[in-house]
Amino acid sequence: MSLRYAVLGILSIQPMSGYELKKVIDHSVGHFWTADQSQVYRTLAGLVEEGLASRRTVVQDDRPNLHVHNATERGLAALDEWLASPLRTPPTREPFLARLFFADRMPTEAVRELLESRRREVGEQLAALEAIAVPPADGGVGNMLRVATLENGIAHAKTELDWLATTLRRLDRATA
Amino acid sequence: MSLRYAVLGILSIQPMSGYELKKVIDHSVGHFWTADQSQVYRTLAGLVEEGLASRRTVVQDDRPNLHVHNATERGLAALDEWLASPLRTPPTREPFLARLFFADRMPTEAVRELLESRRREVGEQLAALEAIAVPPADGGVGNMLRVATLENGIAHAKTELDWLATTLRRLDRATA
DNA sequence: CACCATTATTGGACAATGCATATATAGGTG
DNA sequence: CACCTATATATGCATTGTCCAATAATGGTG
Repeated sequence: MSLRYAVLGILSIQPMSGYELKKVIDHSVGHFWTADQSQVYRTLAGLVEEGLASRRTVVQDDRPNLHVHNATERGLAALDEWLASPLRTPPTREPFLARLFFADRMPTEAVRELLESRRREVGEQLAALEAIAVPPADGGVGNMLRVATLENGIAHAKTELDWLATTLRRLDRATA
Repeated sequence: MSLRYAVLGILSIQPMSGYELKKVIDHSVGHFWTADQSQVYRTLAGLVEEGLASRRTVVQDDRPNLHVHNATERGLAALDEWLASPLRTPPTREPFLARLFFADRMPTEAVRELLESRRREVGEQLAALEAIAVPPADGGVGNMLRVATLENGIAHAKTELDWLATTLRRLDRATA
């Protein structure tokens, strides 16, 4: 549901093609929202159909044509409406915790391996987040907020790593 | 996908009806996995169809009949297989961050309200998690792991609250 | 007595997403 | 020349899950 608005939000900053949009999503909002390529195109098609975005074909003779999409007046209005609408957070889904909850059916070594593999995964995520270039602070609210979303991801990754370390320690103690 | 196995996991501990299962899910694994009532029944039906669970009808004359579900041998085997299978974490979806990312389209007061409303929400979540009774430590690995999943939620909630406090402070500074 | 909640299960409609695949062209590599 | 990668868009299909409503019996509240 939020993808529509994330797309609209990006288009409000800069008009672009589906192909380009997919890349921007991966690199700039990818840490809190992702989308499949087909989903990006479908979302764009939906926005155009509802008059929230317009499309303009740019003919390229060396490559397939570009469909550059632009947020319309109504699109921007819809975006603002969404921003002001009450926040309702969907329930958390944590497959890793779901597994851990029943993990004592496995030998302790396997439980340890589960925790270790999670540690590797989160470690990589953290590294990826920290590698994202932080734009120079320009004192603007927009800039600050975008940096904050990044730091949110970093903070949670660190929390997860801390928790993993503690849990691994407890596992050692429980099986000593 | 994990719901199948969460259900199987619960049934492996204790056989129960769909109605009961829904309540157990809400209270014991609800902090990392939730399911709609209809989804619970559909999942049970699917498990029975695949021979991973069996159902036994308990006739009740004062109420509708109960369908008590039990994990079968094959069900337990499937559960163990899932536990040992490689972990692949689905991408994060954070509608709140998606909103915050574009929130500078709104007046500062609205941004502050967005952060405050998130703070209230996470505060309530944290209170709910802390209210869940921690079973007395029995030295077992299973017990320790289940407490750990709870503490995972608590740790992340606290991290979120810290981050919110920092972000609100920055917002004040940026708009002073 | 009307209404509502609780217990208990089931089914239809439908939105969101992902995976696979198709189409078309250009440029680079072995 | 065969193959792969990048550019660029699009469609079909399956899965997962939510919302809504139906069915059915009982017990409590105003």
